[in-house]
Amino acid sequence: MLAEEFKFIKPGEVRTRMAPSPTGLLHIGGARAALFNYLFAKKNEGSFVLRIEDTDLERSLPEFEKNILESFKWLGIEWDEGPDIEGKYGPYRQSQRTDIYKKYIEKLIAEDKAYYCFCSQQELEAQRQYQMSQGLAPRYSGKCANLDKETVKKYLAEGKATIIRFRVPAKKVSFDDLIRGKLEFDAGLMGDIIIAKDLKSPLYNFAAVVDDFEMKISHVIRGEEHIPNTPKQILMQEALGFSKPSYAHLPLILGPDKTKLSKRHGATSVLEFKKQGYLPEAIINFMAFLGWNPGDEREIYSMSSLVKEFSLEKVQKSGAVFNIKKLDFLNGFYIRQKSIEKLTELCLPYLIEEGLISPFFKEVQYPPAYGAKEIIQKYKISETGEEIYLETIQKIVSIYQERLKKLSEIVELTDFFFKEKLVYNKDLLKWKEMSDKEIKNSLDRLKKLLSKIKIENWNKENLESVLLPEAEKMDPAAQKDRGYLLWPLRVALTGKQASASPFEIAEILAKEKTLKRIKEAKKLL
RNA sequence: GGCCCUAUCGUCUAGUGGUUCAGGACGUCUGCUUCUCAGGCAGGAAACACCGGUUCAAAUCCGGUUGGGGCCGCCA
Repeated sequence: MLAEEFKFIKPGEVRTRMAPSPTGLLHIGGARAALFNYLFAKKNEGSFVLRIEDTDLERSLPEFEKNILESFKWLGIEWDEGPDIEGKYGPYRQSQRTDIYKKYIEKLIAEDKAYYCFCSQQELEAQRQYQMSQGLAPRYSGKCANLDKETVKKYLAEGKATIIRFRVPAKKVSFDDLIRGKLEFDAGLMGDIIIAKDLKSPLYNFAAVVDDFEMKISHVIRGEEHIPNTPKQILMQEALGFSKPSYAHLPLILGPDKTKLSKRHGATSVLEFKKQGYLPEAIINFMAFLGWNPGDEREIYSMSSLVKEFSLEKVQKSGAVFNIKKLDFLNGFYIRQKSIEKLTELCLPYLIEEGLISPFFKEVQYPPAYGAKEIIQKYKISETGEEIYLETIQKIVSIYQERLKKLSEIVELTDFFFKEKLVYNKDLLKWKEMSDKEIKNSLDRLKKLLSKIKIENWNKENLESVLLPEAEKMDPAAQKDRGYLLWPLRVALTGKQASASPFEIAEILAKEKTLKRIKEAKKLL
């Protein structure tokens, strides 16, 4: 049956939309809904529209819209029509479309399909409480449903507070959800719903119906939390004589406690993920697999391969728990795929932000070649004032590439390269049961061996060929355990119990600093 | 409480009546590589919620139970 639905989709006809409300930062749930809309539109060679639902003037803020747009751009979810890209269907902010809504509200009132309601909010709230306590479905009593025209006119003239309600017919409403199949509702249980505060202030359910029609949206793909809204919207479409879009309700993204993911779970905004060092590729890949999969065992997908393979038929019906561990894995995977140049470029801001290094602006070539992205070649190490070249930073990043799960981790992993003095406990230098004397002996041995290596031969390979055979001899138990020499070396150079290879580190640190750190280590004993 | 959605390893999932004592991924555990960590490689543990029914045959179809979730705003 689902396949039937797709037969009628001709390329170019599909139009999906994302309709965020700028009342908060864009979170993962909204981003996933946008992604699925985008994927479905692109898969079918259609258009993806971005509409800003700012009918709630009180809560809508320009900075939130900015955050939402920025988030989509960063993720690579591009819209064909939207707030800053004009299309055929008028402004894309609901606050700029009030004339359109007004026309339809007046039409509904003229046809007596909507009416003015003068009940106070307190009155309504009391009613709701009472109905809930009686185990009834809370719904409007219909008190103002049949007010005679004269009374309405009089109240309106008096300026009595009012809102506009849609007359919900008592009938069964059903629709075919592209993911869930046939869904049926009894509208008789709903009560007349409020569609606008006044002629110029429509509410969500109504504005969305009008816009989806006016903007020729063919498929409404949204979260499962909208299922109860759908029959209401269908009833309004019928009253307005609109054609109906197809609907697909996506499974919810859940927190670890299996309830809808929200701020309560510390749900981070999309841009917060960026700040923490997640890659957009990882987030996209991860979000796509929250409720969707290609049906086989492939799990690594780029945006373009998702576009090729996406289908609503493969979308899951039940909610999916947001598993950060899997995101971390994917992020590490994509970090390992990066070229070292690109990865360094991505890590640099974290090092700078932390104050470890700062760019040498005067060294920058200016103006940069046309079209070339300006990359600063020279940096200054904050603590020592030394110069460090991009090339060296790339080496540092390269030896930590496979250890990085998030870009931000570059700081804690490599800070020792940029520190004047390392702070660590002397016990850290101890391999197995080594005594202070033995550690000192190892350090002396290192000093002697390394001093003999000429600066021009100071590279990883040479260091290994000199140190490795010696390291095996240092094991008092003659088990060729290299740790007796190499562990104190690594700790002396890094001050950490986990790091990259000491040979690679020594190469980057260069002879002078390497020997200096060994000397510093000896002072601790 | 009412209406609605939903149910395979801890998590994301494959599976559309038989070739499945259920496959993959993350996580976890073991081993190898090794000075540590990471990575890589090899391997292990780990699931069809329950009860009925249909059928020669059910994770797969039907009914019920139970569990989980969503919605019940002059928010979206």
